Amino acid sequence: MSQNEEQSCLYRKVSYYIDVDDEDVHHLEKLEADRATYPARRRLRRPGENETDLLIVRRGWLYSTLEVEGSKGRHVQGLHFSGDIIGLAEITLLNNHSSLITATDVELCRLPRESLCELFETMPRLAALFFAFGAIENMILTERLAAVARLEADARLAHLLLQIHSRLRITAPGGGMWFRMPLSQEVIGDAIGLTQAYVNRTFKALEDRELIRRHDNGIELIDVPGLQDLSGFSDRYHEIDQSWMPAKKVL
Amino acid sequence: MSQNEEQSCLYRKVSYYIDVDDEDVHHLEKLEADRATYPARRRLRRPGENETDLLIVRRGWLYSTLEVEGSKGRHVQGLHFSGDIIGLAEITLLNNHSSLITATDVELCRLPRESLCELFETMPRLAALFFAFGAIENMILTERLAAVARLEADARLAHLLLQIHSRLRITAPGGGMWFRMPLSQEVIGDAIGLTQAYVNRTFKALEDRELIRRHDNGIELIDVPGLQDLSGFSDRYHEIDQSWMPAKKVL
DNA sequence: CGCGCGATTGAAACAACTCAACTAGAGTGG
DNA sequence: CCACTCTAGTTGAGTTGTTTCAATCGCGCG
Repeated sequence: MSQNEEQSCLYRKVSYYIDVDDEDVHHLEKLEADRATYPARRRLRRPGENETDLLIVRRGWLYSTLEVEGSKGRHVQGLHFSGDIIGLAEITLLNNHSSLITATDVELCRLPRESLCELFETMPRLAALFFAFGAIENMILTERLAAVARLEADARLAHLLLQIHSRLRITAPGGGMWFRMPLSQEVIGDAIGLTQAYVNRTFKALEDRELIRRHDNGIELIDVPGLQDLSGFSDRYHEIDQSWMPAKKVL
Repeated sequence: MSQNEEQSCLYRKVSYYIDVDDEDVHHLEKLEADRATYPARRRLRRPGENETDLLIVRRGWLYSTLEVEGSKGRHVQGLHFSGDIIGLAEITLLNNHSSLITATDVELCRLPRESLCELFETMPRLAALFFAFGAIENMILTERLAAVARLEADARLAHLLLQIHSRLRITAPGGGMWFRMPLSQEVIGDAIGLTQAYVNRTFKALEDRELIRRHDNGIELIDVPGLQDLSGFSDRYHEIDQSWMPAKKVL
């Protein structure tokens, strides 16, 4: 534990998963040194830019989009909350190919690529954890892909809501069944492959069935078992196997 | 270079991306030590099992599936070819939750989790490369998600075919426009979110438009620009940025 | 030869889309 | 404090892409 607990959301996330000692805490704080805030509804990155440093979300929501040529519109490929690391998937690219957009006011920490190099060379345990974060992102994508490919609209939306709720609880544990939802129906549709109009109808259908309720710019999950039953969602981000990770240094 | 080049497909893949020296080659060969072959159409892993070691594909095709509850059927979440590393995404799980099925006869190398630990502790450069492989897998998923969420059947299928062709060329460079396709239409449908019957119609439609041709149990890409135009696919797996990776040791 | 699996094709049903009009609410300026 | 604007959400009617279900075909294999 450290008195800086509430200052570092990466710490909150890391400590959610593994035991951290004071030395780790020290490293984590260094990684979150370069901070900045941005207002809502700003495009922070565009395709083709050379901005490929990692970003750690301290506060707020962002989403990244991919323009889909050969058809109308775009696709929302990822949602990013407090504690998330943005850019792991694009680390192999010279230029990023997606856009990054703030949904709310956000606070971000820039993590230069060189820091990642340092991580691998001198902190294998934390490097392995970053590797694990990449793997978790992968699982999230895999689940969304299965949901979009195989579920109907109501189940897809239910899946998304459960996934968001589950992910939010990692850095804000103990919260209730309500969460703020700063994404427009259009953005939600772009994330799960529906049109805005149909997202609306589907929200209404879930409300009519008393599975969720919408109020105060957010979503309240009323019947979680019902939503799970509908969507087949089960929570897999809440525990990770550390057996393969380099051990903590023995004193 | 090494005289073992043709013996190690992980080497082929790694050397496709980064410069490897003799020491690296030595390590890679050790990783591929534990080999085994399996016949086609075998389920090698099931959900809930404790088989979570990494597998490196030396030869053949496999695919992994996720049972989608709350609805009919399953989803094919990934295709695995020669040179691929299976299991990176599930490294954080105590039990795997997907099935792994051979599409053809395959030859695999088992890579125990402990080796991964060793990789992080003593070979940061290779560890970073494994990290990069995870990131590439992530990009592949992201693209498939965008395709499934936003494209129509013909474009989705075109996207899948281009993606497969592009990935196959990494370990089998210089090949032509034809490749063997050992997946049934049902499996293809499960991968891109279509029914078997509609996959068939869509294949026919692509053939009628002279974009592809089907023969000899495989696919020939006739009009690649046309397919790219239709699907918006562009190849992003063929170059990786190494600037953030630990440097080779200086002699 | 006959079995069985996968591919092909047809017809009817339906989920989701398109397009368009309308409403609600939040913010702005006079 | 009201009128104006703008964005996001709501709703309806008609259309279409995809599914469903079923029947048929083709082919490799025992």
